Order: sequence, then C-alpha cells, then structure tokens
Amino acid sequence: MCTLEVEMERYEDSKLYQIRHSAAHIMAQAVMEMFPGEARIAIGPPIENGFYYDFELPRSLTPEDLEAIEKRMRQIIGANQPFVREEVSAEQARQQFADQPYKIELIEGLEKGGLDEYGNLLKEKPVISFYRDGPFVDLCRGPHVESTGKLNPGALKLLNIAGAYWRGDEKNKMLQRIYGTAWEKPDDLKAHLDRLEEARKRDHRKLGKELGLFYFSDDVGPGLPLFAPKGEMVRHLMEEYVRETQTRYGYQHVWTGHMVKEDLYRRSGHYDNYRDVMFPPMVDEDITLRLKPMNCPSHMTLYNEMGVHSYRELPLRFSEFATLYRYEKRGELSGLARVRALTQDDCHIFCLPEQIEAEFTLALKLIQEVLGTYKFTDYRMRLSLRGTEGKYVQDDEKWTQATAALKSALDANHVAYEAVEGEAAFYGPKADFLAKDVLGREWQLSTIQVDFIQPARLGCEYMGEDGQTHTPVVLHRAVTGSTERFLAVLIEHFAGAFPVWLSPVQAMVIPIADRHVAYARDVQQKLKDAGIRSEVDESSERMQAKIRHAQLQKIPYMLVIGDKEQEAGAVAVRLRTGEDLKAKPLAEFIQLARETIDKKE
RNA sequence: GCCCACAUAGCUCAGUGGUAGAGCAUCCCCUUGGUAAGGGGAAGGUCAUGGGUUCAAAUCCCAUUGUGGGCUCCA
Repeated sequence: MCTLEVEMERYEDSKLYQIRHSAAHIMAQAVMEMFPGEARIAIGPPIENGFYYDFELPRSLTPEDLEAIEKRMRQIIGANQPFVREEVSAEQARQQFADQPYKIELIEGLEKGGLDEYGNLLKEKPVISFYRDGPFVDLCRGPHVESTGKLNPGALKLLNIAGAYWRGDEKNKMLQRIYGTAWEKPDDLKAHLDRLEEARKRDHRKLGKELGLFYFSDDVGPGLPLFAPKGEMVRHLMEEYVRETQTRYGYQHVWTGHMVKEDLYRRSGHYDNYRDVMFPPMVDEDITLRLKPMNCPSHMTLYNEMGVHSYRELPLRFSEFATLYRYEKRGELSGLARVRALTQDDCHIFCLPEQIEAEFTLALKLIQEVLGTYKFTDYRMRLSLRGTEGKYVQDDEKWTQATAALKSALDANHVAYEAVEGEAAFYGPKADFLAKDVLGREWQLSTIQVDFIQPARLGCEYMGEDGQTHTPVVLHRAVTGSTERFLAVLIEHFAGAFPVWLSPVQAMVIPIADRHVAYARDVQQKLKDAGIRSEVDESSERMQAKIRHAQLQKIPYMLVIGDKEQEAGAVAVRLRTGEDLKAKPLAEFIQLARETIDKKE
C-alpha cells in the first residue's frame, strides 16, 4: 500500500492571500480618501474567496459608493504604489494612529503581548509592524504583494456592504463592512462569480417555491414553514427512511408531545443555558408551560416513568421525530435552514459507561450509512471539547471520562477528527459531522454527544449487576438534525433534482394527443400499483411543452405516450438528463424504475 | 436583536409626483402534435400595513410587519 503525500500550501502562505490582503488595504485607502479625516478603520483581513474591511463612517455606504470605491481602487493599482514594511515600537504606532481608536485598541492588545485583535491569547509577544503603500499606512502583519500594480484590476470586485460589530460582539459598535473578492486573473474572478451564480440558482428558497415544496406566510408567522403536498412527500420520505434505518439498527421510537412544564427545564439545566431560544412561557394558573425546544428532558422523564431499569435492558435507544420550537432571533431566520418550528430526528441512548464506545460506533455507522444514501460522501468530523470558561457544568472527572470515551471510540473506528476547544454542549463533549455538498460548501449535519450530567440531574437510574443503583450515561444523537434544514441542504445539493426515491413526482405521463389520455390514466394506475408516484399531463399543450414543464419540475422520468406506445402497451421513456431511452414495455419500465427506487440510487 | 437593502398580479419583474404594465402561470376558444414553450382571447392588483407631506403618492417622509445580505475564517 502506498500513500501519496500531498504538500498542501497553507492559504496564509499563498499568493492569493497576499493579493486579497493588499486589496483590502487598497480599498481602505479609497474609502479614507472618500471621507477625508472622518473614516475610522478597524480590521481588513483576507477571507475565503476574498477579503473585507470594517469602517466607521459618518454616513451609510450605498451601492453607488461601491462603484466609486472600486474605480478608485483601480487607479491606485494603476499608480503601482510599493508596499513597504516597517517595524515600529508601540509608541510610534500609537502616534501614527492617534486618531484611529480601533487601531489604538489593537495596538494595546499587541503591546500587552497576550492578545490578538479579538482578545484571544497569543503565544508570544508579536513585533508591531506597518505596511505603507503610497499615502496609506496600516497596522499590519502582512505579508503583501510588492506593489499595488501586482494586482490585476480586472480580477477584482466589491460585492456587498454589511453591518458587523466591532470584534463580532453585539455589545460593541456596529461598523460598516465592505466585502470584496480578488483573484490572480480575470478568468478566476469570472469563475468565482459563476460559482456564486450557481449557488443562487440552487437556493432552496427559490427552488422550494418553483417546485411547489414549501411556503412561508406572514399570516402564519416568521420561521414557520408550510409544506405543500410535494414538500411534505419529501419530508415524509426522509423521515420514513431514517425511521426504518433506525429500527434496523435497534432503535425504538417514542413520542413526547410539544409542551413541557418549565420546571423540568430548570432541573435539567436547559433553563439556564437555553432560555433565550425558548418561546416565551404559557402560564396556566399555577402551571408554566414551554414549547419544547429539545427532547432530552422528555426522553429522560419517560425513561424514569417506565419503571425500574435493569442493567440488562441497556442500552435503550429512544428516537423521536419531534416538532421542536426555537425562538431564533429574527435576523437569523433563513428559509428552511433556520426556522422556528423544526422536526428533529432526535435520539437518546441510555447506556452503561462501558457501552459508550460500542454505542458511539453504532451511531457512527448509522450516520455514515444515511449520509451515504443522501450522496454526502465528503465529510469530516469535529470533536468539540469543553473550553476553559463559560457555561460548562463543573465536573472535571466526568468531562475527562466522557472526552476519553469519545476519543477512543473515534480512534477505534479509524475516524480522523479535529478537536476544537470551547465548542462543547453545556452537558458534555460532542462529535459533529461536517459534510460538503456538491458546491464544496460545508454543513454541520449529524451530531453525537455524550452526556454525564443531565441523567443525574433528572434522576435517571438503573439497577446494576452489583445490586446498587447507578446513573446511566446518555448519548444524544441526531442523524439529519433538523429535517427542515437537512431538506434545505438536499435541495441545494441536488439542485432540486432529487434522487428518484425522494422525488415527490417520480414520473410524468405525457399523452401526445387527447385520444391517448385514457391509456395514460391506465399507465398511471399501473405505476400506482407498483408504488411509483406519477402525474398525467392532460393539458391541451403540445408534447414539447409538456416535456419542458416536466423538465423544469425536475421530474426524473417522462413517459411519452402516442399511438405507437398505446398499441404496444409501451411507454417512451425520457430522463430529465435529456437522455431518450426509447419505447419500452410498461412492465419493463416499472421494473427498471423500481430497482432504481429500491436501491435509492 | 443590530446595520444596510428590498416589498407592485399566483411567479419573475418594469414603472421615481399626474387614471397601474409586461412575460410566464390560470380560465375559455382554436389547434391533436413525436422529445425543452402552437395561436387567439379573458380574467386577475386596497402597489406589504398604518400614518404624514402634497391640489395630486406605487413613487417623497415616518413607523410597523415581512424578506434578503451580513454581524471574529487572526493587526
């Protein structure tokens, strides 16, 4: 066996990084010239596919300003100003940026030697440096291109204006951020803009409407999706598939409703950690109820109500497609990707401490199977661990134990992972699956979390082999997470052209003339008998128009029926790829379609 | 929640102070066709909601609601 070692260039060391960093400086120069003496500059880093710079300005920027700034940037590039690095003392830096409060704050952070611009701890005290290009000076670590002329003026574009809090903290002032993108060659820029365009075309909100899947209505409320028959069909198929798979993996299904007494969330710890995402309480005399934002306390209560559990019963795996309600901030709602009413394929596994590894492995296999079915083959794992401070429940021993169990399970399954501190849930560490879609965008889909805390708080117990009562460990696990969000990702992943098994309408029967309608209905009935979902296009349009309509609806099979097919008991099969499979006996088509559907290809 | 933008027919959009428009979709009529749009006609809008300015508001101003782009990928 041989492994090919590919030395990946770090983005930070790349030419593109320098180009974008330099573009940010050039943009800042242009903006400062636009507001002489009034512009305050914050930070302007390169980011994936581009760069941004944050400003505090006397007025709001407009799209026309962007054009003017971009024009000025081209002039600065034309002037070919060299970038000159200069190392300075903190005092010199303060003098240079006396009227730039954000820079002063950065300098102070650097001077303390401990903090970077976000207040995070740095390992060593950095050297303070400037980069000058022409009249513009910025506090900057670099590196940059040699001179502004190294940038290709045709490979640069300012994209949008956005608000951004200084240091990302909503307690701080709101700054104006300009996003731009810069590349080595105009063709690269074009390719990038084409990718953005492709992403827009696949936008699940646009496709959801075009394909008649789901809607939002002001009358119902923000973040509360309404699923039309076709959308609900997809949702139903997704749920059915995961349910059936879970059953196959030894999971049981439970149901715990929509509301819970607030007291339960106080005991579980959710009230303290999760209050902001709960809908306001409903008070009924002396009972205060909350819409369920998560299932764990309900599942644990159910576990308790079911009587005394023996260690022989464990693991118990309770899964539920539960409708949860989360009071997401208005500005964070986004199509189906972020909603206030969602369906979670949640599961809680009650197990013995020594079963963690096996249960984790089982969940891992289940997730890998499901993601594979949905054609997500490119994913990585992130192990989220406790941070040094914050919301985390204090119990060092249990954290250590939980973390070790997860790591050893990952290692035992030869799964590569990246550990991130400070990203854990309040009750324990978690392992998340980050999957890439066809456009290379990464989505967090599945999650497995270890919980040593809540079962104890809610009094979950089992009788051990030793005759003593013990607290079970609970693994929280979601495969597709929120069905709504997963559907959003699927729509974009497949550009609305679902695999046949998931397509709400699998076949469109297209009679060429009215005299073929009776046979078309006959075909539809036979398809129905075979469990294939179809429609007959009985409109008075020409066949070409019917094909176009079915094509735009991304229906996998178009079955054209004319005199020849009717006589032969056949259907002429056209795929949405444009491929013409010619006329086939109906039975043959049904067999072909069934195989594709059953294999979930 | 905060910053900015946007809200006109079911959908996509035009209309920037003087009687509300187009294409697609819908309905009706003609056409009955062979792999991505056949032709004609009709119907359809308190211009998101509420205030204000004006002789006059879809258009200008304010508020509200909703939607969109963002809100730590290292000076």
